[in-house]
Amino acid sequence: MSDQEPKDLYYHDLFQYEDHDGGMVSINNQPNLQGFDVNPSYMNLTECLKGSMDYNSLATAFGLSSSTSEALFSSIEGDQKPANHLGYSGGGGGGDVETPLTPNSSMSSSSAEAGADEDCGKNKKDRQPKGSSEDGGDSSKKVSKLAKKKGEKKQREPRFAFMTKSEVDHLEDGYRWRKYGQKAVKNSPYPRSYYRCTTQKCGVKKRVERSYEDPSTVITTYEGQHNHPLPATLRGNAAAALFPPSMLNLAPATRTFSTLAGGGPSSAFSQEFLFQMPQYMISNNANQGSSRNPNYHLQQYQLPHGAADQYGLLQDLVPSMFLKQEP
DNA sequence: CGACTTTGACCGGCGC
DNA sequence: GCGCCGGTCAAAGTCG
Repeated sequence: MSDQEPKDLYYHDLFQYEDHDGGMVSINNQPNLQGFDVNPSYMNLTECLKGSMDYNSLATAFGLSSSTSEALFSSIEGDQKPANHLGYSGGGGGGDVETPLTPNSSMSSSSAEAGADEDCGKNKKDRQPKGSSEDGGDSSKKVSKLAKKKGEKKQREPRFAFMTKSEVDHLEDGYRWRKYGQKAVKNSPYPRSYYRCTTQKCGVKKRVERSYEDPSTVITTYEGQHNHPLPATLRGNAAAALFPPSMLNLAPATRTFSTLAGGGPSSAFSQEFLFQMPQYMISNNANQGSSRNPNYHLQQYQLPHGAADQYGLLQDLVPSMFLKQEP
């Protein structure tokens, strides 16, 4: 393995965004973005993750000047298709998507778009089943949904996706999920699985699929925001759950997150930004599983005070920041 | 027996 | 209008 020593990773080392072809591009390669002032302030990032932010503020947190970030975001803005929000563009296009800065253990995330309230239009609405007769109480639900969809153009929940090198498809993240569907992915031999948070009233969904280009990479896309804490039974493991063991076992080289935030319903990506989690976030959690990987230099990373708490619930935090979208 | 997975059918959006 | 495709439903099956 070509693991370089885990270096001091600053956000600017790993900023990436999806170009219009769906390929990941490192900001470092962007002439106009080079040299922007980076402020590796964990607090700023944390604050951002906590939800009170917009893209500019996020960018600010990363040390990007607002003008710079605007340039970045707008440059990303494009007419991509929702289906390609991960940059895999199902059919190649994207090329080296992610192209991790480090070959192993890369985890990049991208979240995207806006679209339909909770089923991109696929309102199960009155999906009166063939043998139906089950309207009864259900119908009310359906009706309300119909009514809901009627006027407005359903909005898609914010998404947050990331790629993970893992052999397991369904990565443990601390929450309990129920699989409700699986579909073959076009241009990919690997199916995509659909999960829903089992907690009542929590409409968070997640999709899991394997990259056809790099079968060792699992793409997990979260949609929505948990409105509840981690399940009690898993709580103790919350921190570790933040990143699945499989993920944690990877060499702590590069873990890049990218998020694509939704803007308009049909304009897949209106905005997006990518960032990298501070190395310590992952490495700290990984201690237990690190034994498997000799390259794990976890101990080098010290968690800033309170960082564990702050990041313990990444999933709670990250999605929230996308809720603060332009009105 | 409840919780979860599997799987084929169905639905709506979208491009042609 | 038609067909493709992503996403969801729900019955049946599996598991603990």
